Amino acid sequence: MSGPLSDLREAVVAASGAVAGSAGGSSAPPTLERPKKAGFGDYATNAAMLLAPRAGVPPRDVAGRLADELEQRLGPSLERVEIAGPGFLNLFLSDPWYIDALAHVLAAGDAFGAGSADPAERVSVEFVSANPTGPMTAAGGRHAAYGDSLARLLAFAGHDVTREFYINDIGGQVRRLGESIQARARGEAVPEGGYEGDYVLEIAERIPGAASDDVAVVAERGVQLLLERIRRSMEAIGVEFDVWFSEGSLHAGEPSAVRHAFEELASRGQTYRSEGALWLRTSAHGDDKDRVLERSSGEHTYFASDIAYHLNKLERGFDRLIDVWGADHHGYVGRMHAAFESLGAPKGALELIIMQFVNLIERGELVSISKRRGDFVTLDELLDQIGVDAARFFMLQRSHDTMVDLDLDLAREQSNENPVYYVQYAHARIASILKKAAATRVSAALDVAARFDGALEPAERTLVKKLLAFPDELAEATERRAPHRIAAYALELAQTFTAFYRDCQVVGAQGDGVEAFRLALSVATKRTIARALDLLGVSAPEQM
RNA sequence: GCCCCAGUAGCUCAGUGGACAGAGCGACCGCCUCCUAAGCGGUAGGCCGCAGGUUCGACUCCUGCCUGGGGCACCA
Repeated sequence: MSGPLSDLREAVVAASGAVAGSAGGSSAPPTLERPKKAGFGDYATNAAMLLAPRAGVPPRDVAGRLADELEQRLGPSLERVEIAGPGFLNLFLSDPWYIDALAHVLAAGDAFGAGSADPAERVSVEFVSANPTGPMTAAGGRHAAYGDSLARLLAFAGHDVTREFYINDIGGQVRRLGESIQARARGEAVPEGGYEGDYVLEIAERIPGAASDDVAVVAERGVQLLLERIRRSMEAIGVEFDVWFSEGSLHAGEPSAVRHAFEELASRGQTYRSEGALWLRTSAHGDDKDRVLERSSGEHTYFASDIAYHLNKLERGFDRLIDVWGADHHGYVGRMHAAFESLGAPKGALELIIMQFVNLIERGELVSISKRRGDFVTLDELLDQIGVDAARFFMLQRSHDTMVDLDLDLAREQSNENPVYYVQYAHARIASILKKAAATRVSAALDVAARFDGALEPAERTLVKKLLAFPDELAEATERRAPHRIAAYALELAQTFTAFYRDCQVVGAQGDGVEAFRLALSVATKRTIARALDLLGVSAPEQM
């Protein structure tokens, strides 16, 4: 990838190489970062400090030689370079460099920041996968927002992404759901360990014969109805799954997918029988102990289904499987990785991402969430109260491995102060500026901005730098599966634009080419904000 | 007992080896003849849980401990 920043980085690396020369040996690549303090240059590098120990020379001496090299290599792009502190090189770039950098951003168009995937892979992202024994909870919304945003990031990077929802539509919990529905239909108390939420009664009323039919049939109908509801909730939060995968389907057909998986594992010598059950040697792959696949009763465990499911995904040709799981599944990670290896799959191709909990807060108190007791806030309620954009941004602001507290009253109260509106407002404000300038002037500006030869304001340089940071920010957010970094970036970009808006009149700006340059800068910012919001699944309104 | 996550400003959280640790909210003071005040400027507010270690340099890496949350099934 080429661009103003990678050119800079290359120059630093090349200069390092030249100075290192006979000293030989390579160390960690030098950093190129945007210093926090304005006085420390536009970009700073620690190259001299990395080189110093090898050369056996004080860092500041090395820095001096590096500075000379950089001045030669960068020519007029470099205004000046300073040696500071323990041996940092602070680079001050010239206005032509900034003008050229903006032209680069504009030329990249909608693809600005895209395509960091190397290599591009076929990736399956499985997330939410909520049990169809109740409505989507607000906590499920966090999984939805996270998984979907991660999928968007991966796709934008160039991967071929499939979003999957795994439906646990068989097993004890489904039977309990059926029993609970039937009990409600008969006007009886829900059995011990059953589902007590009001939705069970609603479901019961929608199933003709719920009171008398076979409980398995009632359960199946119940799952169907709840699944429809879950689909609608997913649509409401803007998540579209490519595949809804039924656990039950893994047990159908001859041989079933589960049987096929068992055979695959057996042929690899990974299973054995003991105490009447079929076991998998997960302890041979780092798990604490071996695990049961087929119970002594002849029934398959959930684990057996899951192995068959992952084998199925491998056989569909995915290079990488990403599962987003709740924190309560953490104990399951070791055995899943072990099973994956037992199938002969490459170790690193399975990523299990653990999402920390969403705590429900009521009147300042932590409420224990229980789907069984019907004690939860639904995703639909949350969306009704604060809307999709605020909900998604709220959920995506935090890293997936920190807990989130959700106080619905507070969320409603504070939704007006949700930072998402600040970002959207910046976008709408730019739209308003561009509208005022009229389309013809804007498109003309895009043509001539690269030839601007005036002096730039500090706010303009800061904004260009912020835009240039987007590709790296994106690549890091994608690689680290951390969409919350994009939320933070979007907010910072909006702030940076707002500072520019305050300091620099755009429409009607005085000076030759100044208005055109600022219009072009506004266009680039608007696109980048829209892109960042899109990757979060948040809308970018033209007006507010 | 073992495993995972967290502990940073009053609150909610960013910050995976660099210079003086940041944002939002909350508090206080000020700002609309001017491209959107859902905005802007300023002020106050920090033993980065504790103790060691590694490093030229540690909120960041390592070890131990403390606190909170979660997990350790022939449940799903």
